[in-house]
Amino acid sequence: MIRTHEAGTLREGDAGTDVVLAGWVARRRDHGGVAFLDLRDASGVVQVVVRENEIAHDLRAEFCVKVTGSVRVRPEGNRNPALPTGDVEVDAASVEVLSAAAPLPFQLDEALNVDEEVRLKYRYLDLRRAGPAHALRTRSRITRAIRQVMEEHGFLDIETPTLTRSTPEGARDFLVPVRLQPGTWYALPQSPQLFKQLLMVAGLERYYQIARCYRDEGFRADRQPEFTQLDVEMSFPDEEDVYALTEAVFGRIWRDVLEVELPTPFPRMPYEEALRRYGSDRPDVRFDLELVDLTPYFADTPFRVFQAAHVGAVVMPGGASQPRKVFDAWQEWAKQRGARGLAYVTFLEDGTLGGPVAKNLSDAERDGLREAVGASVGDCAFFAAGRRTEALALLGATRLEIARRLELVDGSRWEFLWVTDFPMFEEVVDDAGNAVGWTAVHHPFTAPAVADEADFHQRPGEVMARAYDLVLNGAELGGGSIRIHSSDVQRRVFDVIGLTPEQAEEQFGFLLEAFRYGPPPHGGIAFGIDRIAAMVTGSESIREVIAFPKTGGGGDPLTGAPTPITAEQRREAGVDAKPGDKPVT
RNA sequence: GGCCCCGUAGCGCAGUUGGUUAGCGCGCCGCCCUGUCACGGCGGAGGUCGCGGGUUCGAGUCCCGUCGGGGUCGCCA
Repeated sequence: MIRTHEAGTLREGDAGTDVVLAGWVARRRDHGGVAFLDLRDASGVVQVVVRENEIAHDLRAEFCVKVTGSVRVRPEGNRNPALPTGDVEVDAASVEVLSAAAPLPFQLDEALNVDEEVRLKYRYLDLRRAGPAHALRTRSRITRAIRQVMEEHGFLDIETPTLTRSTPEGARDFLVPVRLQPGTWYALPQSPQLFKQLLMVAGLERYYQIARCYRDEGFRADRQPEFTQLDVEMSFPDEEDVYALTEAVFGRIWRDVLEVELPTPFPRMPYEEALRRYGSDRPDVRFDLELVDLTPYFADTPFRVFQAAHVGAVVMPGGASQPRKVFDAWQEWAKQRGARGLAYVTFLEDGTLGGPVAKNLSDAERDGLREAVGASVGDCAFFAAGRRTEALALLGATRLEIARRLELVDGSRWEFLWVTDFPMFEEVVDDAGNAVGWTAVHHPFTAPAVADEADFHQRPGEVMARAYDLVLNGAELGGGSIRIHSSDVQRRVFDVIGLTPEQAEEQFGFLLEAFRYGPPPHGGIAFGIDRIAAMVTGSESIREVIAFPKTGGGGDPLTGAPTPITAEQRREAGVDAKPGDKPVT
């Protein structure tokens, strides 16, 4: 072991002691015959003074060096705010180059903005910077806190396969050809969902895993093709058990990593209420601006646009003073979201209404409108009309955009929220807008509410599921449910969503078979670790908390993955093979 | 798959209604400076303007296509 001291831990009390440091030259400056090196290791930075120039003359930024010297209090003078190690420096007796560094592709100064693709191509250099490195250290502290709580609660860390069976439900699978069985393919798991349920059948009772999951869908700031989730399942639980465990986990993370005591239990809100008040199933409750339902108000309106299944509004405080140009930009914003537009009314100082919509309303509607939407003079109201879910979704997005523009969000707040009482099924609508069947809102193993168990299949549109999502500051951190353990209930769920017994057997036969042998009541939850880490570190993208993330195209600029494979590899892997072909040996 | 934005030296950027040899900062290389810490001074190297095509006397600039990146909608049971 070369290193006997850590640069970042040296303090004034260490003055006079001899030290050996190993690390990187973060920066070099020369003045006359003296070279000043900022030496960085994982613990921090300390300045090393090299008085004999010949032992330093070849050193450049990011050389890996071993320094022998003695600690001394720095003389009076300026202080470098980049050196947080206290007022000490190391007076070097010798400097040994352990390895040289080529000129860097980008400077590692924290202050400089470097294009993300360049940073990812040289991610090993990017991670030498304090900020990116800190994100990964924080992530490690998060998973440590998670494991501590799970172990304390008696959960077993059990790994499940990552070469598994493709099921056509859900997201697209990443597929892996199988050489020894030509024409057959593994799928990478979208989640360990079915395996964790089998572990409950196995009587393990309490399972958790920090599991890698894979989904071949479009990527975003908060979506990568592979991501990590905390996957949890337990036997004989009810919702309260899941909530309590979750609150223990997040309480520990926030306490250990952020030194914040989260109030528990977390508040709860039924899905229907979230939709009605915030236009979202993951409401950001750090600010108000609640939606207003004006459907009854406009029941007899002469304005054709408002003759709709649902009319709602959201108020923008002070919004009346926005110039016409800005209102036009709002229209564009709404159109980009697939809406036809965004109707608005301004409430002017003289008590009249402004905006192109106002003149389409009846006198009575105009007179009472400001009160009906809860606006003040000088505000404006945005309206959406149409199918209820679409109108509420547009208003919910408008609400967030208003808050963003008016900077209404208090970034220091942590507003956890359980969203509960999700509907069990939702209608599948074809392109023409016709209902053509039902699909499971959560997944088809989610149990219906106890009161609905007997007859849910006769009224699928009204039934609640025993599902729950955890929301933080308007972002979904995870979700789960109490599962079905009755083959009769399961059969009726499949029937509602139009899965024939043959199809169910084909896709999930192994699970249904297992459920013939005394499955316990069970349930669980899963959380996106990447998103949690991004929230805790204040990162804009989950890429910041992943060591080697991929770009939006699914590529890795560092390794160049994915790459074409050779004709020989194609042949061996059996990419083009048919079932029954002989394997390539 | 749709829409929006970006692509000029190693990095970050400027580049006017199309017009001489494409600039600036940082970094890099050389020399100078005995306590620097955004050190400073002098000198220097470094560019297929993402790629392809078109318009034009002339394209970094305008047009078409394409590739790459970012954001977003669809999608993500």
